[in-house]
Amino acid sequence: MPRKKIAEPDITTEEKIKEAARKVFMKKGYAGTRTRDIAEEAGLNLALLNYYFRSKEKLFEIVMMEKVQKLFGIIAPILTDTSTTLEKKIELAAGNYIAMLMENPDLPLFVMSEIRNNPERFANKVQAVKLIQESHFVKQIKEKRPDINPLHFVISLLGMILFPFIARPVLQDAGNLSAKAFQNMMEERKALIPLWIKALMKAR
Amino acid sequence: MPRKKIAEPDITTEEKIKEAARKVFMKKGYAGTRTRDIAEEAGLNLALLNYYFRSKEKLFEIVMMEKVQKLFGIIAPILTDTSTTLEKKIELAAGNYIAMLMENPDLPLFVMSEIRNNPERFANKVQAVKLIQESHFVKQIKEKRPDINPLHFVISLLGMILFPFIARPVLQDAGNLSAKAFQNMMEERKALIPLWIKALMKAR
DNA sequence: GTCTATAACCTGATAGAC
DNA sequence: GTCTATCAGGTTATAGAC
Repeated sequence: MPRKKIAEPDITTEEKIKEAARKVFMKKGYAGTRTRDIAEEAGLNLALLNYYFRSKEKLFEIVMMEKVQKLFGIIAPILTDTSTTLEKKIELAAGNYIAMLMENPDLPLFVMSEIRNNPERFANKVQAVKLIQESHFVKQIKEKRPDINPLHFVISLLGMILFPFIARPVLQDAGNLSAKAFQNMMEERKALIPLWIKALMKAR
Repeated sequence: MPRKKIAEPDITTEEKIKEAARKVFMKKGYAGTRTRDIAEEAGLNLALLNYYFRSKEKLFEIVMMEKVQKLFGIIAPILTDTSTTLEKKIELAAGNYIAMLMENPDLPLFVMSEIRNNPERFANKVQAVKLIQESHFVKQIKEKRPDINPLHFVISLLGMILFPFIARPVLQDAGNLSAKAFQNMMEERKALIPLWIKALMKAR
């Protein structure tokens, strides 16, 4: 009975290309990426990109959809869950989101930049505002603070979580903050952000 | 005695090109911009770009330095001023920064993206962390909260101010938040952010 | 200083051998 | 499926007329 060799990496050519594309697109953006860079990163020939994915554009769309899903997919279920308290949602958002972003620190800036560079492509596709407005999270905020537009709280929460990652190239590469110091700071923020968001929800 | 005609716009060709470059680079980023786009935007011939600026790269560097200066130049003097209180600094930062960014909403994402796409170019040039660490603002925070890394407060303040502008393409173009609603929100935040930052500085 | 024409190079995509 | 070789078109930069 034939079966795969044990210890075989078993990575298909298609997956090799996708993995290389993720890396290069994330680093240089769509416009700054040359298909040759992706082929080289994958250790394969340029012609194979078109064999498997038809065009640079198609390959990018696959990677981009993955990344958008990853960025919003982790926060959406937390905000829409009707069985958790407001406090629990804030703790989960900070904890889970920061943990994921420490593994994918370039994700937020990549997604924001690419949407900025080509908003037509995403018009009416990423319905972030609608998802937020209709979430259980916003309903709970309205009960607690009917005097303030709930978007302020959501944006402040997301800003406290995401902004350090967006500013990381400035802080770390162009500035002089060490990778270790950045990591420590983000670990601390997992506990700090819930404390702070709760504090500002009480502020008058 | 010869003098310039009154009502003459008096915009030099060099300035026309720079103005067009600002617009196109901001919209499409360095890699996504073609020098032809800039020439067309300026209503001039392509050859003039190289006559005045030698290369796309050189022209971009001039625009980029302007933008970096604009983004950090407004906040640096507020944070380093030794004659203002901590509270006053927070109010000035929120008020002045948001007012400037409402006139230049794409500025933060542009600068962050370009530094991300080419960090080598800015290595050890944008000393944001050092400037922050040695500022009077950080000194004042340390007195008030010696138990917390002051960077947490600075990043939270900057995040509350900058993040809405960075997320604007998602909220407005890809999402469904109207331009007017965004503007109103940012006006409200001028007062809300100082209130909130003060609240979280007291949180234990 | 400003233009047209073109050089020199780069990039995405494909043809065709293996 | 994978490779080499190459095409077709686009892009930056420059030469040279005016």
